[in-house]
Amino acid sequence: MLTDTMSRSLEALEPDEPEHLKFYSCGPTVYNLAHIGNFRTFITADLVVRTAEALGWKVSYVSNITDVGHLTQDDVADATGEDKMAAALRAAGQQFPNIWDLARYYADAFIDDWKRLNLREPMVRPRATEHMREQIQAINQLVKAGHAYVTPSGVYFRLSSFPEHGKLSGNVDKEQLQVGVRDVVVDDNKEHPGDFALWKQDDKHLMQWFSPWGWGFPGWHIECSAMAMKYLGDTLDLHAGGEDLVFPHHESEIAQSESLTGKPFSRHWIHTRFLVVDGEKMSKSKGNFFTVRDLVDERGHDPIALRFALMATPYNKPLNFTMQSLSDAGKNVERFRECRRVAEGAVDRTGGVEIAAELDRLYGEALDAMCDDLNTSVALAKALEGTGVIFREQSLLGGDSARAAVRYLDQINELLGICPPETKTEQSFEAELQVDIERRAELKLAKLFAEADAIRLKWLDQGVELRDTPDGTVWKLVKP
RNA sequence: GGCGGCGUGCCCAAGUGGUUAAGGGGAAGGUCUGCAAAACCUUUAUUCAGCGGUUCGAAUCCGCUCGCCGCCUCCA
Repeated sequence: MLTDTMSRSLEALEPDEPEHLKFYSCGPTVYNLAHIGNFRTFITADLVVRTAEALGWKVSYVSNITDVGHLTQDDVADATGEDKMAAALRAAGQQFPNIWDLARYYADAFIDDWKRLNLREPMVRPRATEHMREQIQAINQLVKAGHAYVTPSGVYFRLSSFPEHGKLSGNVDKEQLQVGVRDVVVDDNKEHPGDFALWKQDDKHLMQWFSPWGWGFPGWHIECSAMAMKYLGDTLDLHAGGEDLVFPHHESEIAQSESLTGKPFSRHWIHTRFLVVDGEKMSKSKGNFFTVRDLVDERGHDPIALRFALMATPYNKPLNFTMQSLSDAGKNVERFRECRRVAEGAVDRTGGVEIAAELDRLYGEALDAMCDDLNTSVALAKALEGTGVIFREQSLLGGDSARAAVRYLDQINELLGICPPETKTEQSFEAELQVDIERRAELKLAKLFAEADAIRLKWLDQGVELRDTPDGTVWKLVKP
């Protein structure tokens, strides 16, 4: 069950082919580092995939990268029409020799952040620049069918040829749109001010391709239509994106694709609500604008904690991100880690209490919550309840229950991506640390506690916390 | 002007007609420990922005008021 943007109600997600989800999620434009709001949307897509997989479905997951700069004013090619990628290149002129390098750099950074947030890899991650032929063909067909017209400044989609335009956003009253707050610059070549560009000609544009309409570049909307249909067919089961894409982007994709095929473009639509920071929209001028790098590399937060914080509120409600919510999430993620240590430490024991049934029940409830319109709040609560069960019985866990606990954590991680197994990387200081741990144990036996505490403090200063447990002293890395 | 959302404890937040209003964080007390840390136990909303209405029964439905927020042709 998902909230469908088209009908504005909760609908069962029914793939055309049973148990095979064809899913397209709109990716970022790579003129800059993606921020945490972008990633909230991509996490939503990730959770759709994970939930479908948990139900045993096959998922054909496509998420694009927009690496073509588009005009700031989509429908006009005048002096103000410098696109964002060109502007970014100008701002970072020394860093990148040309716009292609800039796009490649930010696309790589994006994929890097994507992995750190434990997001599933799509089946294909198509790039707009690598699908020029498909886009030109689509435009050509639209022109031939009379849905688009050629002008000296480019090719426009003829809105009047697609009366259903506006069915997704509810922006059906074209007159009301005209009194919108933002100035819409009118190109005299357009038949109707709402017609949108499929192909633009502009000598100043830094990326140019040859087409039947001369040198130019594609409009913003056509890439998604062309790439989605190439990889997933004429009708998708689900199309996702941020709430700002409802209009005009997805509205235009529908117009293009359905004019082309005469078939519904997507059976379902979901849109992730915006993230706000401290109750306000993120913006660079307010100083509340965060990228993954800002929080993880500079402030030392755990990327998994960031993921947790970004999914704490269901996708269909605005998420209020705060530093407090991030550190709350960090505590929870740490709890999962600790829980895994406890469970893994008990797998060799014999006997013990039975908790597998209760964990199975909780996992089932978490999955149910995800099936109920991706209710991540409830799913996370159920996941956390499971750690309570494991911790409560930790001293009585037998091997069977411990293995059930590990399996539970693995299942929760598959579904929610919040408790990945620790990747044990050998630390350079481990030999030295081991010596100190043994020395400290001797000191403790001799009741020389001041010296023992000094060792613990010494390591804490270096970001290593020592903890005494019934099974001996363990250590973990902490924020310095 | 058009379209849409939200207001639940100190903070985040679930719950959309019916047993005790999930869960997390924080705070307080306790257990364990040489001390820490972690974990565990207990406590922390007779009340859901306000006012009226419908109902045997409302945080949940309806109306009004107040407050906050998003989109409306660059934006996840």
